[in-house]
Amino acid sequence: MQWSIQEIARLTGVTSRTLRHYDAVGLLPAARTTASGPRRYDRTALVRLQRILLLRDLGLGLGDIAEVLDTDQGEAEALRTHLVSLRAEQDRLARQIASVERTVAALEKDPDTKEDIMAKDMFDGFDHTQYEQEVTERWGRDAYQKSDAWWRGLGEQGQQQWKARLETLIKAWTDAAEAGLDPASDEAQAIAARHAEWLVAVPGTPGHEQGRPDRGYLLGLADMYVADERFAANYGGTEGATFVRDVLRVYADQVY
Amino acid sequence: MQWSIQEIARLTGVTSRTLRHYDAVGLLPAARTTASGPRRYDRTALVRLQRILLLRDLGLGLGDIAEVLDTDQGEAEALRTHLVSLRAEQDRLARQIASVERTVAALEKDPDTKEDIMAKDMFDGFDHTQYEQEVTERWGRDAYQKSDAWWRGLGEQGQQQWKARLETLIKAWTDAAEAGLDPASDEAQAIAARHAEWLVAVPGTPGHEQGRPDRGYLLGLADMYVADERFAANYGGTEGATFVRDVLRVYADQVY
DNA sequence: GTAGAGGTTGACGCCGCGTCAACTTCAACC
DNA sequence: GGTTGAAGTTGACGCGGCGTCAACCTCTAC
Repeated sequence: MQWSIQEIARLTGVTSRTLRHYDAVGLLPAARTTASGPRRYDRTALVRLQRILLLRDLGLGLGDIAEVLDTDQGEAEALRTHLVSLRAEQDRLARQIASVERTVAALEKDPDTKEDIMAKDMFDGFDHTQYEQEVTERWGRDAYQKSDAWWRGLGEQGQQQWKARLETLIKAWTDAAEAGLDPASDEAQAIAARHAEWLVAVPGTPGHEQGRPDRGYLLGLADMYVADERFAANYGGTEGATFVRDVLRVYADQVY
Repeated sequence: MQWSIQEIARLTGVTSRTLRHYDAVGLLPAARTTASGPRRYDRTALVRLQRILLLRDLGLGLGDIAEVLDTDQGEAEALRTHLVSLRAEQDRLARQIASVERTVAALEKDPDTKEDIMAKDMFDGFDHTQYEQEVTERWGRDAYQKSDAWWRGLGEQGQQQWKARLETLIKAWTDAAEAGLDPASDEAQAIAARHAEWLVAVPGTPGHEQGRPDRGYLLGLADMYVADERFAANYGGTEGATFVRDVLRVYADQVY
């Protein structure tokens, strides 16, 4: 008993193109009568195809399916391995959805609150300020999660205090810049130290566990203060931000 | 203030390749000094890049990002639309995971129970037996869900009864085949009618709502009884299954 | 002069096919 | 004999978002 490619297609619900593809990649070779004639499928092929489709519907890739079918490895084992990546993907999706929801909610509130400055400075910094590629791998996406959870946990009062601390810092920076302090001076370096402390207090900050900010993170953030005008605006424009950056660079050279 | 491609890469954590890609597709054009010289980026570009990366991390495609940035449409609106597809994907994943778990559990039990015959006949049939492409779209993946829920809802006793009904049917088929009945005879057609009833009683079966199986589904299943030896084994091998198929074909011609 | 760092364009690869395109073969009908 | 149509074939592009060579140019430092 043999069937043409169309008959197999109708029997199983896949397209003939798919069957040719499976033939081309060797997943389901067709038994041809001649070298380049029409493909013919027998019962063995049909059974194999049904196992293929079952595993495909479960989300396995064609390569994995071939491995399961050709080596005599346990099907259940492969599926359990597959489950792990499915669950990982599920977690990733859940986090992403939560993130999108937060963003939508934030967009619908007034976008010019003090809180927003903070968010720009801290949270966006986590996401996109990265000085070295190697560093990229160390502080993953969960940094945002941690810091966000911490922030909510602070409560109204704690958040107010935090904002006040930020404003004090900013005032110190702008005053120092206007006074024309030497970036290497003790006064300027003191502000840098306070700034580093302020940053590292947040869980999720690269270096939080070590008690001082990651060097690459700090330098990248310093550059970003100058480069991004939204950050720069917080520190008295480009000039002020440049001063902050220079001080932080000296600080980093001395401390690390 | 301008930056080279590497500087931007370090500042934002993306690779230079990515920046060239964004330039190539027009998402983030670089301001070049000459036609084919090194790319230079200014503050405007940096800010745009950061918005791009934010939206990218939220899962938007580059095309959607370009649309959001270039047309003056609301960002929140785009994100809400995006949320819909994210949630759909989440549901799909959840179903798939449940399906894999069921399969793993089934594989770890004894694979040669009566229940398995049923599963092969009914559930796999829903998944992969399709006679016409148009039919494919009508009975989606939820058929399995429905029938599975129904099966569990039957309880021990109900499942026993169901299996008994199946065995009675199978015996009728094999007896008729051995007796050499004419497929068009009343006796054979009566078995076909009982078979159709038996099938359609399951919620999720194509045609369940109409009270009789979908014609394409029935014909496809009949073909599968012959084509797939695991099915054929239930009906007394290829010969028996061929008889069943022929009877069902006549039945389909007469009833529909 | 040469090495090295950083830039350029161009092209392939991944995954699972959908979707033309261009062609052949075979049976059926006039 | 010619025509038409159904069903088959191979070959190639496209999608999404880049990673990863490859081959080449340019500038600076020793």
